[in-house]
Amino acid sequence: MQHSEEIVNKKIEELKNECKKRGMRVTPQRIVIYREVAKSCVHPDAEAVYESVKKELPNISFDTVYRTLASLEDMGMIFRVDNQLPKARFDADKTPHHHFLCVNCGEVYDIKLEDKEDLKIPAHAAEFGDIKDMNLQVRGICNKCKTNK
Amino acid sequence: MQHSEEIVNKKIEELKNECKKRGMRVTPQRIVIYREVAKSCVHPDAEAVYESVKKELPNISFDTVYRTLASLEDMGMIFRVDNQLPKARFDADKTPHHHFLCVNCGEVYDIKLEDKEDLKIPAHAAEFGDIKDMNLQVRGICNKCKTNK
DNA sequence: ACTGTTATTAAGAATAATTCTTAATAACAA
DNA sequence: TTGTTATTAAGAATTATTCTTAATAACAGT
Repeated sequence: MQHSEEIVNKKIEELKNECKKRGMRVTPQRIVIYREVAKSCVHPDAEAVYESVKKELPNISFDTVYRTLASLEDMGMIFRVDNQLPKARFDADKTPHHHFLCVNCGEVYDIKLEDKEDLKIPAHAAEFGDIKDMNLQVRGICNKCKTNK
Repeated sequence: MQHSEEIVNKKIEELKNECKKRGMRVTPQRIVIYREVAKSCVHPDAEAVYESVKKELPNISFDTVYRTLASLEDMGMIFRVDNQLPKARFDADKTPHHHFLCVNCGEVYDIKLEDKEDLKIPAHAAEFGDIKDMNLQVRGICNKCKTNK
């Protein structure tokens, strides 16, 4: 399943504004790469983004995908999902939520929060420096992997 | 600062027991590598472990460090710290705690929890599968990096 | 203690993910 | 339309990690 085109288009407008604000050029590569991450629900890795983007921009290079994902991250338009795997995975959802990581297949699922479940910053966290963000990782075996064993 | 020798020795006994229980051999490499992680407070990466271990076992190979860290992780004796960096970092502390990750220098700090601060599993988390563990990452700029700018 | 079995190791080659280098291209300001 | 310069494609290079192979050593059984 993918996020609706309406929501994705709104996010692309936001990207364009953010680019202009920062003096960055609005290139088709940037738009298409961001759209891939924004519309996907599976927190794709660089390779998955590359494969999808290639359908629209067949000459895209792997380097452009990596470079663009890094710059989108710098802009705060996407986030890297903390995982313990060699491949980085990306998420364009800025609203507070957590992740369920399957230790077997590496799949990442979004955990929606109940109203009262927003995380409190641990009392001792601020002792170490200025906090930028915070997120909770739940690790386990996903339902798909459970049945496939 | 490092963990006290007394605590570390206790952990090494636990490692030996765990090895025997699993039919794994108690080799000097395994002990020394585990001791490095157990006594360190900085969540060392494989390279840091390798450099320290080499002082005691000059012929140790990089591969042995990687292989041993992976097997210690399988045994549940150490954990990989989730980070967004290419180098994996390890932690031998099994008590519940969180991490402050500096996005600038990559340093990892332990966040001790107040008594009432234990994490609740998010209501929707279990929908995705069987939960193994859970941890909170706080990201920001550490004090050291703040002053060095 | 000795011996055989087999897990573990060292060494270095191989791999996988990512980043760098360079010259060409294209966004966009003027 | 043009010039400036950020961005790109291509492919080489790098970095962290894993694999392959033959040698070594832990330890169970004698």
